[in-house]
Amino acid sequence: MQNGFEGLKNSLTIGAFAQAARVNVETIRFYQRKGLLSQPDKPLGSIRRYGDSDVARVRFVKSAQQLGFSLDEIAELLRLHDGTHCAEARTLAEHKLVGVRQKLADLTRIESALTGLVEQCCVTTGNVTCPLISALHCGTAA
Amino acid sequence: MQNGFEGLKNSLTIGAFAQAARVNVETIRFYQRKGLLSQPDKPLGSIRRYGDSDVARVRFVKSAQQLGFSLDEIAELLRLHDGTHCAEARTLAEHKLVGVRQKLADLTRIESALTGLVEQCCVTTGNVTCPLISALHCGTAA
DNA sequence: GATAGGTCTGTAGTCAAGTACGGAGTCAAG
DNA sequence: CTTGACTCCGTACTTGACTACAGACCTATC
Repeated sequence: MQNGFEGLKNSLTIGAFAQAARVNVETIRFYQRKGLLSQPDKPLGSIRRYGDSDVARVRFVKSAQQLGFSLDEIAELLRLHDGTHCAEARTLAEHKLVGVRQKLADLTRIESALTGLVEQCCVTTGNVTCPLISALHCGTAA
Repeated sequence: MQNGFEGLKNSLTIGAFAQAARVNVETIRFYQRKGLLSQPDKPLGSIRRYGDSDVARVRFVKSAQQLGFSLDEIAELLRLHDGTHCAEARTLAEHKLVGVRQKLADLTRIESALTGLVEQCCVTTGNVTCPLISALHCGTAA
């Protein structure tokens, strides 16, 4: 619909694709079943090929997972990106943004708590309010 | 060893504790089995009681999970906090800090990508480099 | 043209993180 | 001193996210 030159770029077999994305082949198939990744239609009784954008998509999934997003949430993010319905996407993005900012705040608190721990490690003795635990206290109400 | 007044504070039964920490009772027991939470010894053939610090600990676990830490990693963080071995803790904290900062960077990129999406939603047409996916691109090499 | 190695499809197994449940014990109220 | 709600302990089930495998099919190489 949009790129007639895909034959040139989509040159990876599923094995090479998986390797490039640093995941298992089975993971690719799993993501396809989950709808996170579409199955390119295979050229007439042959083998499917994949391209760089597929690799990027998988890497996005893995990175987002590291940040605590579930596959379902990531699917939403990707649907956003695939931009089917604009108004809906916008609402969704705004919604996600709230969660992301919450995470940012929590992580920032953890970061300074850890920094604090590293710095004043061994200095304090039997303090009741640990910086690490109190770091997440504010994010706790909700 | 450190606080003779705990009887006053550790007043929660496991049910009340779970409610306060907004988790299932079974989750508490599960965390105890995993060593994330210690079982207070029960006063002579009776029932165990829990206090505010236990609640804080569980909330910390849940919040850290939201940020993509596994229970094993959280156990490490908590061991840090419990401060058994100082030099070791410091090293561990420094190590964690690297991961946390990586996450912060990734999240920040996602945040601005989402903000961008919300703002210029509908404006772009068929752009190849989606801000959302490219947001995590840099965090990808490792 | 056979054979080794990768693909395809479906189904089954694994691991982390819970969640549920059965049966015995405890406790507070009536 | 019994009844109902809760605790304790162990074991079993569930869910999310893979991971492995069986058996049939392509395909490049000798």
